[in-house]
Amino acid sequence: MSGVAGAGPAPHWPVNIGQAAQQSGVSAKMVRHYESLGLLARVGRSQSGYRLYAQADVHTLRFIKRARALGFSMPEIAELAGLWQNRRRASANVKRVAQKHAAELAQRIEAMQAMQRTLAHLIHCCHGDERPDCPILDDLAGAARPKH
Amino acid sequence: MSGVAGAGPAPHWPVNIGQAAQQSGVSAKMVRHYESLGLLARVGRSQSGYRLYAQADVHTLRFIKRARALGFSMPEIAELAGLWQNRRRASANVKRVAQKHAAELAQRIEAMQAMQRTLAHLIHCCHGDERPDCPILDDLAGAARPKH
DNA sequence: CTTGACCTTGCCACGATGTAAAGGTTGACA
DNA sequence: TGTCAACCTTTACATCGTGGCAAGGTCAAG
Repeated sequence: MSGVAGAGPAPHWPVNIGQAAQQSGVSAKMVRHYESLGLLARVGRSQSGYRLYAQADVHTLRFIKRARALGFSMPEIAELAGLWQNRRRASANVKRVAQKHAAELAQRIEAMQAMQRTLAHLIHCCHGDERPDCPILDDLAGAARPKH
Repeated sequence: MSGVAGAGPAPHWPVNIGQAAQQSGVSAKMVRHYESLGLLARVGRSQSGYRLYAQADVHTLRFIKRARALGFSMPEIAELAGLWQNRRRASANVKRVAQKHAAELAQRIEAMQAMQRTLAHLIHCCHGDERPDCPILDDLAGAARPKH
């Protein structure tokens, strides 16, 4: 593999949405969606109305895809993409966005870990045989017994 | 507090949806939603069409709320509620549902932690000043430089 | 009778993505 | 030239759990 998703026989630019999707690893559907959100600048059109993508557009798509993989929301990505294309940006702004996202991520992770701790405890306490007695159900039902 | 959400002056049963919502901590909207999903058995109705809730229904609502707080999906909760009300259940079935959920939870946590590790690294590398150079944007743009 | 709090049903919204429908375009091949 | 498959277009709907709003019925207190 030469590194990027589906980077087959390099086509000639500009390309249709299918090629742009394949080159960037983003589905055609989402390419249109990102455009409608203003995340991707208005692309050109062929005489028949087909969208035409330059290499820079595909780079932007890859940028978006990578940012999504890191869990950034669409508004955050819009901001990051704006900073990306602004040569006078201050890296502090980028860092701030990333830190805020990381903090939110940490919070969600913590919440899920709390769930999992409780679950693990309950699972551990349940013998899991053919009898009906089940501390898991007891907990859900609000028995709220102290941890044995 | 006497232990349960909003357990004010104990009303006389059966109660309207507003009381049921208050007693269980579930919003009236969601109470109706759970009913439409078949999660909550068909409740009685007054002459004028108001839903009437017995204490057992409020218990079920609390059960659902607690299960949601542990991250179970609605279908999973439906299954758990079914087992809860089945006196001949085998606790093994309950345990199986809980274990499956815990495994999915673990997977999601891991994915988010992977995101956060990458983010933390990038944030650490970004000096965050007024200059435009930014390893965070470089990474998103696909520069994919080896970790310093 | 009026007023205000409550209840009813039904629809729209979020976020990010997928699927499907119904139709136009393009290019290859017979 | 006709035809066909592969591509493109837009539009609409589904997910999941929750909130909100609107238009209308009901109830209890004044």
